Amino acid sequence: MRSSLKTKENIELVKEFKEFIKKKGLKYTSEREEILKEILKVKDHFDVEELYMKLRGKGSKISKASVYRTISLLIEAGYIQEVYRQNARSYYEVTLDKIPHLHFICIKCKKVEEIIENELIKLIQKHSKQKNYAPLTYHLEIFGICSDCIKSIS
Amino acid sequence: MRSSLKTKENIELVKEFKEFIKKKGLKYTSEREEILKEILKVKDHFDVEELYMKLRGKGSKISKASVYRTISLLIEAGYIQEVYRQNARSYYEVTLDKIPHLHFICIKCKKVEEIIENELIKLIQKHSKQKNYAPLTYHLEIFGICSDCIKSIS
DNA sequence: TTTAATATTGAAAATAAATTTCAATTTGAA
DNA sequence: TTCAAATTGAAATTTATTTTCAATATTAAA
Ligand SMILES: [Mn+2]
Ligand SMILES: [Mn+2]
Ligand SMILES: [Zn+2]
Ligand SMILES: [Zn+2]
Repeated sequence: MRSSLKTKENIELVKEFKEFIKKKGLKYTSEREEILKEILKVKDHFDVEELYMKLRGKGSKISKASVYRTISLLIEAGYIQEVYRQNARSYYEVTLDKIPHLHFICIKCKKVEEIIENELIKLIQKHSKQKNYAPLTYHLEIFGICSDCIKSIS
Repeated sequence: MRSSLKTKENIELVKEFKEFIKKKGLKYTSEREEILKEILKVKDHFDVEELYMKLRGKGSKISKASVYRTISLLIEAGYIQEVYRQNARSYYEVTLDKIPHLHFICIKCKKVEEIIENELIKLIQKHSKQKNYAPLTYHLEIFGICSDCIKSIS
């Protein structure tokens, strides 16, 4: 898992991605760079369609196939993670320096809230160590009804 | 979340499912009963294909569409849950009286291990309460490399 | 038990996200 | 510059799941 990249400038992250690509014997293309830069602008969760439409809105000619292909590379490089699914669609999030992905998902309004809970994270890590797992990442999804939706029900 | 149904006989669970169906104004069919009975035999995780093939192996003529339809009802009734996905396919598990679904998933061999960790479960519940969530269920997935795969790498 | 309204079924078609194919283009080491 | 190899966009394909629909089964009422 990547860590402490919060303060890194995007320009440096782009350079690192180029190195990652080169190290794999692949070719560094303008499409790959453009997609990474666009992803680094996204604050929260995104899906392929959203990202693709943002690129198109800027006049980019990048294909959806390339978006899918670059997302795979960015996951491998540790820049993003698939964090949940909704309506048969994958959602991603930039994971640079962020603590792992704990989400509360409302089954009524489909809202997804981040959970920040260090105690939970420590316990997960402790458990993994005990069981001899080498954890790379982990997801916790709590499904339920959010406080807004509880109000509108009662 | 259902609880303490561990000791219930299958025959009683089947009766409860019939009541659930009736209460919804639906019709109780032999297909629905047959699918529930087959699911109650499964010890671990299963997917639709697996379940469908088991039924076919017994000479059943139930269609895959009905398997999908009944699974939706059983989720709604609280008998099963979708516990994870692999290769774009949903996996389910009987959830009667079981503690929530915490899984370690090996990214090399794709093995899925159950995690039994009461401390974790308590902490998740405590957090939900604090945040005013009404949790219905939750999933924790730790992705990493299992102890077997670590050996074969080094 | 018969009736009739309505839900359910199996089979086939549809859906849609993700992946693959392939010819044209781009990249980058020599 | 050269050129083998990787990448691209567009279209085709894949595949789990959902939907459609005519035939059939269920169930409550007559
Ligand atoms: Mn998140
Ligand atoms: Mn499980
Ligand atoms: Zn809500
Ligand atoms: Zn493994």
